[in-house]
Amino acid sequence: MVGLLVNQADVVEAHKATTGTQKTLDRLSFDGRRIPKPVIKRLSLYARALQKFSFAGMDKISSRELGDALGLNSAQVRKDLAYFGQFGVPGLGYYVEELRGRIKAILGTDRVVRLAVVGVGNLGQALISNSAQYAREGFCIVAAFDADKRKVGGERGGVPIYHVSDLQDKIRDLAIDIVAVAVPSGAGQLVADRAVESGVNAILNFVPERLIVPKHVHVQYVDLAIEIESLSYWLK
Amino acid sequence: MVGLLVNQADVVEAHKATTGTQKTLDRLSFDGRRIPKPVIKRLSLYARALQKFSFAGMDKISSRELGDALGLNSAQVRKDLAYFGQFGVPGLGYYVEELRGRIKAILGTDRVVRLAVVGVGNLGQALISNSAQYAREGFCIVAAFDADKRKVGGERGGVPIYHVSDLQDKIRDLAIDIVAVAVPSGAGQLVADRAVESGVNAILNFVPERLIVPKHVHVQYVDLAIEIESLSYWLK
DNA sequence: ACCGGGTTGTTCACTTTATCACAAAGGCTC
DNA sequence: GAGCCTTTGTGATAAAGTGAACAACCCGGT
Repeated sequence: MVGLLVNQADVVEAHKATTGTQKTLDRLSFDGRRIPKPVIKRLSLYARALQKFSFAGMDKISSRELGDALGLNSAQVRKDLAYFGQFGVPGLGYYVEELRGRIKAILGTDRVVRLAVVGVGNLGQALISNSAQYAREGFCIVAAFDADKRKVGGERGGVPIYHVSDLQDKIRDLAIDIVAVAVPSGAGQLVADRAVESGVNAILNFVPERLIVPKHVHVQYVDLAIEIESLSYWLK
Repeated sequence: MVGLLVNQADVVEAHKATTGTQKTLDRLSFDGRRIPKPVIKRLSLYARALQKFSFAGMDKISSRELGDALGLNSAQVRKDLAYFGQFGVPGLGYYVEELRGRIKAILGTDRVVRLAVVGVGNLGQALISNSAQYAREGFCIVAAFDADKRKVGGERGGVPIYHVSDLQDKIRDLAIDIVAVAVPSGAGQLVADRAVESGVNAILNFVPERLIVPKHVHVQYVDLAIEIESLSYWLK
């Protein structure tokens, strides 16, 4: 256990050595301003809400209406948007379609984001089969991987399943942007290492482990057990 | 759409009217102190890490070790624990098994937490089939519900599947603590309303909608599309 | 019994995030 | 085009959360 920790520290140190202190804010900044992470999450919510409003035929919307729909303060909506420019019209609000386009451009979902799912267990399958739904939001699952040879070769919901040993090649060939890790507990770090080596710098991790990755790689953790456990605190 | 919004506001107002301002902090406080939500989430992480350490044969552990294992500052670990009492021994650290027990008691996972899954789609099935894994952490999926009559009657991974029309009865009969909502988009609010009516006050929501619930009900949102979308921001 | 190393519990300072409040600004009506 | 109404963008303010520092404390060895 201690050995493992030392090992992880080594990895981090090694990375520091190769990349320098990395004071560059990569993409954490926009026009020189630093963007708080919560803002990015809300931006996604705005985009989705705007899609609904647009579908409902509204052509403009105020920060108050948008905030109310999401349970947020109107000032927060305005401030979040102000990080990226001035999109609104005083006295009128925001043009729904224009704002939606701007937000999608900021998030990078104006082009298709290419996703790979590693681990075709129940969770992996759930992700794959919801992909049609996600497609509307601008991303696409282009490949799945599993260690079980019996699953390899086929496809699920139009997504081909490869063996994990092909992960690195396919990441490059298929220009994968994001890797979703849904493998059994214990195998997460290995998959992450492979993905990072192949140039992936965004990982969605469903494995209940902390992943050690270079600083430029962003990891989103989704930990269902933790969500349930923390809910139970609020039961009488 | 506007009509919908007004409607939601009505529900909130109606609730306020029936419950008063509800200044009581319910279970947000512990011994009179208010507990920040992030603390609760970390508590779950501590519990899991301690389980591993215990399994590895360690009998005591310092805040630094625990923090390092989770990527957290040692002061934060101590402070989080201090909200609930004094569990440590200066110069020594914390006794692993004792601390784990205390945390589980605080979280309420020292007894079995009873869970229902509504919606036996891919995500619902993923939850159910992982239930053995969750069982170790102290909760148990005791029932599943679906609107599709063809799925009703059978069982998945030892969990019986009922028709959603039985939701309210079963919640009471089976003493459900938490309802996980994994139904198609659009049906989430209805399920939530039914659950709340039957006395459930903790909901795990996978549907990409904001749920309107009375103040005493706690909702955890898990929104996969948002996680992916916000990741895409950090791609070059 | 005393000393020293090591770790807790806690205070304080700092950083980050959210809310308030208002001047500046566009559109609509007359 | 003047006045009114509405809503934005933003500086000031408050709240929440995190990290550093240190006195108090406990254990084990001498």
